[in-house]
Amino acid sequence: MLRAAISLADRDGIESLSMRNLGGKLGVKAMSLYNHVRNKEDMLDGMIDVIFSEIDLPPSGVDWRTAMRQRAISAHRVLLRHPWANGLMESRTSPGPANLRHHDAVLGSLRGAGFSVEVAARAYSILDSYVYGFTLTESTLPFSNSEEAKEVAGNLLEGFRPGEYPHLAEMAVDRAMKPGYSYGDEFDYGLDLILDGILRARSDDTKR
Amino acid sequence: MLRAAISLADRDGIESLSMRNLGGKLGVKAMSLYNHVRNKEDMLDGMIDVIFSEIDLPPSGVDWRTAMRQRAISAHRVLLRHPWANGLMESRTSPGPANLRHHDAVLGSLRGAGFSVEVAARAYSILDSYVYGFTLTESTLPFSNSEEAKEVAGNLLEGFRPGEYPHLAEMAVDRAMKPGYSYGDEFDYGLDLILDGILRARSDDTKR
DNA sequence: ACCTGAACACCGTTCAAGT
DNA sequence: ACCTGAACACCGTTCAAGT
Repeated sequence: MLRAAISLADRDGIESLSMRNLGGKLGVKAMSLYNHVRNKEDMLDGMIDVIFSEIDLPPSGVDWRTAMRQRAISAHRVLLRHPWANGLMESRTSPGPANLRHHDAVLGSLRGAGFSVEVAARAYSILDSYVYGFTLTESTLPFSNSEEAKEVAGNLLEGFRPGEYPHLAEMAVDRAMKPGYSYGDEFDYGLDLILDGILRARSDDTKR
Repeated sequence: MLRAAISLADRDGIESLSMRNLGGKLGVKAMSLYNHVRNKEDMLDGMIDVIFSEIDLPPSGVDWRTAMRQRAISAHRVLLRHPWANGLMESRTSPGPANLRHHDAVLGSLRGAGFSVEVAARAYSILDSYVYGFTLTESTLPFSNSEEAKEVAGNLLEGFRPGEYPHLAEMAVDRAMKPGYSYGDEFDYGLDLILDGILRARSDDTKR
């Protein structure tokens, strides 16, 4: 049932995931679903925990930077596959086992690499903020490839008075509308910049 | 009308902002609202543009780092005031004038400080990802001060088998439950780490 | 130019009744 | 243990009719 709900949300968006709708997909009336979950909120809790289980845990046996990098890339990929989940991942009042397990493993990976509790917490917070924020923008952007960007940006630019938004125009022409441009490709750049920062924060901390 | 809709969303959450509800607050039936907006989506477009107008533009006459820092802090504060807006800021297919103006000013501030188009775009993307992602977690966290954290974390910990999530437990006891702890206070730390990274990226770029 | 009643096609959820 | 019809209190939106 959670599986069916997730694939429905993936295909049609979270706004068309209704109990009646989901019942229809499962060949059952909406009210039957209440035999399996307390209410819709409860069902969302379950769905989010499945999403957490899809994200790779940080691998062991590699340095912390590689482990954090791989985990962030995996989280990014999973969230792109389930964009509706993005805003819900950290808002569960009753987090499920996969959620807890995931957070415990990431913190454990950092602590095991010699991070203090304080710096581990901060590093995790920055990394996750970046992953969630980047993916949020990426998956709600009104275009996803340079073709669509050209279309959208072109229409916008036509409506501008000349020189009204010069820097936006420059950005559109020089980057977004260039063939082969994809906003998603920029993910790694920011991730590495942040990992560099964390490396530095860690040295400062252990030297102290 | 946009004002009324915003204050309703601020108070009761976006999920209780209905046309009937908003009509009620304005002493009018729901259908009357359609004389002022095409539909609810159109109204949300307008609301988001008001939110953009509340964020300070990067100040001029200061170095880029101070300007970016102040702008990010202002955006963070505004998004905390209107948490429902967070996920909608970058998803408007038809961005309003305040939205365009804001993005143009930020890019202009960076370009004026000597950033290349490429590095300006990346810097802006990382900063905004961080602001949106951090605020998303912050405002959906099931607790906001150390008292509530103690409550929530305490309840969670009781449900664990001993040693099941050791690093989560450590984090809860050593940080979240400590008096005076507030997740929101961590915002500046990550912001400065990212600004350091951008400073370094900029030097590499101009040296090239 | 603005407002409204009636209507349509939807929601989540409860409850008593069925197998 | 699971399913369902009927019902309740809601949605967004259209449209013809009113001032």
